[in-house]
Amino acid sequence: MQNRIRDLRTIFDLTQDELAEKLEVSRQTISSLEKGRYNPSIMLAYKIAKVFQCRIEDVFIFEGEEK
Amino acid sequence: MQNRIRDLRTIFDLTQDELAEKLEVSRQTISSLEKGRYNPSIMLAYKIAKVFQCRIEDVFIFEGEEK
DNA sequence: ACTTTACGTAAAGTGTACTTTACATTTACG
DNA sequence: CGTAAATGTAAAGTACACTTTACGTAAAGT
Repeated sequence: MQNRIRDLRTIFDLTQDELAEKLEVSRQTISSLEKGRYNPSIMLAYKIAKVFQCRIEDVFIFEGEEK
Repeated sequence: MQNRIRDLRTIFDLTQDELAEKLEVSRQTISSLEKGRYNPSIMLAYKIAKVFQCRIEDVFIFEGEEK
């Protein structure tokens, strides 16, 4: 699964720290998500989409629907 | 967080077992999701929305954005 | 050079999504 | 009734989302 977090964060001119604070998670969580270390919970995915004013499917790309 | 899984499952005329098989999860997982015991992972949420041919936000209702 | 800002990442711990096994309850049908 | 299909749920285990702490690196400012 891919995501556009880094791009969107740049567009919204936010640092990892600032985004983390808005989402009430740690900076490491943002870094890990951007690096694809793991997938967000559905609640976090929802909050992220909300910050970027779009839908979950606009932030996260399931395309190849890997495993 | 609420969800419309049970309703959608009824509309699509599927048993918990049949839906579980399509999603490649156990029947208990479906039961637990319907009963609100826990939230799905984002991958499972995506697969569920796909089966019901709609968006994640159409199946899962974050409204009160509890915790 | 020194410091600050932004980011990468590793280790150890906690909580929870999901599994398998198993048994109980409900519903409908012969 | 008896039985089968559909569902609820509990216990114990595994995997992973997320945390805190901590340290490293690279860029930019002063």
